[in-house]
Parts: sequence; C-alpha cells; structure tokens
Amino acid sequence: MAISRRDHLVHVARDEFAAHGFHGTGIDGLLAKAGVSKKTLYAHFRSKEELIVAVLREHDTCFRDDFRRDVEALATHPRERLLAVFDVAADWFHEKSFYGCIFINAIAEYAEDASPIRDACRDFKQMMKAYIIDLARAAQLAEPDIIGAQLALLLEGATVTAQVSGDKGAARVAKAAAQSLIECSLRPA
Amino acid sequence: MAISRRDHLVHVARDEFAAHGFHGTGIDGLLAKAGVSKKTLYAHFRSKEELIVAVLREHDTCFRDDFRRDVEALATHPRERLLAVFDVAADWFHEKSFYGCIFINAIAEYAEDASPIRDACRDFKQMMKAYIIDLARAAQLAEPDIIGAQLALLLEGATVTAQVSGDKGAARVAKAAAQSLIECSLRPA
DNA sequence: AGCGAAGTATACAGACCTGTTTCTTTTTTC
DNA sequence: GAAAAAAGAAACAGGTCTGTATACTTCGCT
Repeated sequence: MAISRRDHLVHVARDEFAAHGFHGTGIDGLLAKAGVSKKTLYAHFRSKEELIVAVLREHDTCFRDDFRRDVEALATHPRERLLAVFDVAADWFHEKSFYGCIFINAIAEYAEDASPIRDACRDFKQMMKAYIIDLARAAQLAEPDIIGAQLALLLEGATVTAQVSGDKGAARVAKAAAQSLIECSLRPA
Repeated sequence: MAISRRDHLVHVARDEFAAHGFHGTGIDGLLAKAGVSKKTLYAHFRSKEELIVAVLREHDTCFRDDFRRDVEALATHPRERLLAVFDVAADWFHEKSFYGCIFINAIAEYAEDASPIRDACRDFKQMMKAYIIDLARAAQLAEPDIIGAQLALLLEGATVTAQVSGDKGAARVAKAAAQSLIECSLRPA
C-alpha cells in the first residue's frame, strides 16, 4: 500500500518547514509542492499549527528510530556506542538538506510558554537526553545521569554550531570532548 | 544627550524580535510599541531585513561587552574566568526575558546560505568562540584551541537546552563538564 | 520670527496569508 | 456498472504584511 496523502503531506511539509522556516512557508506553496489540494489539508488538520505539530511528532519518532538504528549499526559495545552518537551526528550534519534541529528552529519561531509546539520540542529533547543517559548507564559509567546530560549538551552544541557557523567539524570536537569526559570519569582523582 | 530615535528603535526591535520572532513581529506593531513613525523607520533602514541586520550587529557588540564585563567581574584568575563563563550564562538564562540566542533564532528563520543576516550570526559565534579560546590560552592550558572549542560547544548546548527545555540548570551541567575537561587536560594519562 | 529638517499620522497599494466554499473529477466499493 | 467517498481546482473572504506617498506638526537653529 502506498503511503497516505496525509503522510505524504506531512513529509513534504517537514522538508519545506526545515528549509524555509515555519512562517516562511506558505500553505499555498506547500500544497503546490506536495501536489495536494487545500481541501485535503484541512480535512486532516484543523489549522497550520496542527500540521506543524504533526510534523514535529512524526519527525520525533522518525529521527529517533533512525538515530538509534545508526548508532547500533556503528558500534556494539556500550561505551563505543556512546561515542558513535557523535559519528551519527557528523553524518547528519553532512546531509545536503541539513538545516539544524527542527525543534530548536520551531521554538525560535514559537516562543510562547505553553503550546503544543513547545511541548513537542520539549518531549523530543527529553527523549534524546534519556537515550544518551541510557547508553551511559549501559556503559556502566559511575554517574550515568551526569555524564549523559553533559554529552547531551555537547550534542546540542555541535548541532547548533554546524547549523549557524556551517562548521560540520563540530561533531569531531564534541566527540573528542565526550571521550575526555568519559575517560576522566573512569580514573577519578 | 538622549539616545537617537534610530537606536531606540533598534533596541525595541531587538526585544520584539527576541520575544515574537522575526516573521512574527510586524512592522506596524513594532513601530507602535516604539512610538516611532513608519517614515522614520524607512528613513534609517531600507527594509525590514536591514533593520534585522542592524539589530543583530548592535546586539553583537552589546552582548559581548556585557558578557566580558560580567566574566571579569566574577573572577580574576584566568582559569576561574573560564568557569565563570558558565555562571554568567546561568544569570542570563534566568533573566525574565530570556528567549535563547537571538542569532540561533535568526538562522532558524533565515536559512539561506549567503545573506547579511547569516553573516552577522556567524561573526557573533566566531567572536564568542575566540573569546573562550583566549581565556583558555590565558589559563595556560596545553591546547587552548581544542579546549576552547569544546567549552564553546558546551555553552551553545546549555543555551539551547535552557531555551527549548526551560532547563536553566543546563548552565550548571555545562560548568561541571567544563571543569572535568579542564582538570583532565591538566593531568594527562 | 522664520526657515528647514525631522517626526507624526494616516491612507494607500499590492502582495501574501490562512481558511472556507463550490463545483468538478477521480477513485473506491459494492 | 452505479452509488458513494475522497480529492482536485479554483474562486473567494477577510486579514496582515511590507513599503510608499501625502499632509500636518514639532523642534532646533539662526
């Protein structure tokens, strides 16, 4: 079975929002790109905001699944997987259509304290952090919560740096820092 | 002498852009908030984009000066100053009107490869990284370029995390990571 | 006092925005 | 093959956007 029009629309919308921003992407242009009529859009979503939330939620699960798969394909031992995170990130940064983290970009445009958009972004960030902490725990590091949170910050920083400065080497820098942090935690003073 | 209308406008524009985004801030509303007429705006700037660039450039120098002053006020010894960076960041995160890094937010909305907006953002990030590397060099760390770049990533990550997740404790996490990285570099294996 | 620069207020143009509606066409299902 | 559901096409409504133009007012300076 081919994918539904809804899913196709969400997929195209994700690319357009990532490339041109959320306010910068008009409904008409988006629909033309997707080859979908306005009626269909508003049959599935009540508003543009609802479409945005759907895009973010879909990207959340999609990105998570891909990321985990890639990490697990790159390394098998837990401690290596913790570092492989940054190799997967490096590949991501090098993608032709890399526009930074769509959740960060979404918050930049929708800064209201409480909104489904913000919720989706928070949820994604929490999930990623939890994943890295899980890897740290599997690696049997002494304080997985602390190290995991630190590595998550490095990943965020590398992502933003790759986006804003176009410095894709940020992934390597972050990986080196991660390595230092892990090694340090293994031989306490 | 009172500040010029131009500077006043740029200042108000910065607050509005930070709070509601660039596309989300309309010229009319902005002018009403600033108490300035449209004619005055377009006498000083040829377009909204030119105003945005002016806002970013002004914020660049303003933020840099404040940041350095605060770091230098908090600590005198180079190594302490390197850590004080994260204390200053923590204060920033706790400000009532903290909306993340305006340069990151700008790139999120204006992702074109080459534009004066992107240039302003790149310049700011490069300047901040250079500042941290300078501090690392003054602290006589073995590889100031490497450690400095790593600490810059931590600062970026903490900023984004504080913004997206509202987790202002990210500054503390980043500071702890910075401390580990510095200590590690002082006692090589 | 008077002149000119600078600012305000406001209307306007033209484009674009989101979302609705109407009518036609395609596709599915029985 | 016919009824029914889904989707396309396109016009439309009402609003907002940036940027321009016009007319009036205020302020500084001489």
